[in-house]
Amino acid sequence: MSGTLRTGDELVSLMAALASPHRLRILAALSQGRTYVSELARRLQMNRPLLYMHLQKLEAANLVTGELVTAPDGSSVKYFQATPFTVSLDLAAVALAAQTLTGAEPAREQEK
Amino acid sequence: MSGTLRTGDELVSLMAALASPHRLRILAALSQGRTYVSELARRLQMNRPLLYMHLQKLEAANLVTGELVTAPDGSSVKYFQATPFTVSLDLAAVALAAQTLTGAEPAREQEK
DNA sequence: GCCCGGTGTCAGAATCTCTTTACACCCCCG
DNA sequence: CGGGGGTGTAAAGAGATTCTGACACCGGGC
Repeated sequence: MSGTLRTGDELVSLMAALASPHRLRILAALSQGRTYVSELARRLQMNRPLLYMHLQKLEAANLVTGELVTAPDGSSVKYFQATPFTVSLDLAAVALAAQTLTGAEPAREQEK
Repeated sequence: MSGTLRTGDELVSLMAALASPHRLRILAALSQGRTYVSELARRLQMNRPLLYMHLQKLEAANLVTGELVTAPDGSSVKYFQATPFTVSLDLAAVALAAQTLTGAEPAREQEK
């Protein structure tokens, strides 16, 4: 994931994904190396269902990737790791991205 | 506002402010020049109370600034303009910002 | 006086996000 | 067989945001 321009909707999703203390802390923990869910839950002191929810959002925003590793003995462990990324935003980029927002018409120019 | 590192909480606020289609569209509109509230409401086709709410959030995040201009005849008009800004984020920056989050202890290191 | 265009706020509904509790299933070990 | 450690999800509650409608006030022009 690079700092490339994304569509407005993706920008909103990405911002929403980063707009959470829990998710920031999750990213921080994963930036130190991959970990599996239960371990992470212990480190961050939150129960797994909650962690799952946040991990899903992070994964949806392509900020982390999950990999379910099934050991030869059949036991399975799900590892997560952070995806390196770079975001560069300024007013112009935001204005540009806003044009690609779905759901409503572009709100006409200054016609007057 | 520069791309300087901010505290974790500020980061969350900023991300939250940008995580909204409406607010993105407001910023886009204001990037073309200052406008007053009612005009903006017409352009973006949303009612004023709603617009007010979003403007307040944007102002709280220092993305826009409002100025109530009272004409000599007594009529008042509130102009808003976008604040130029730059955000540069990557995984390391996020991890670093997460350490300055208030509200819970840093979630101890990998002590094992 | 009445209408029109402003600013500003409040109460309530609708909606979404976050959070917890509880459950289902799997595997190995004592 | 009864834990202990995993992965998942469903359901329901709590909380926060978002959105709408109605109101109050001000000034100008017909």
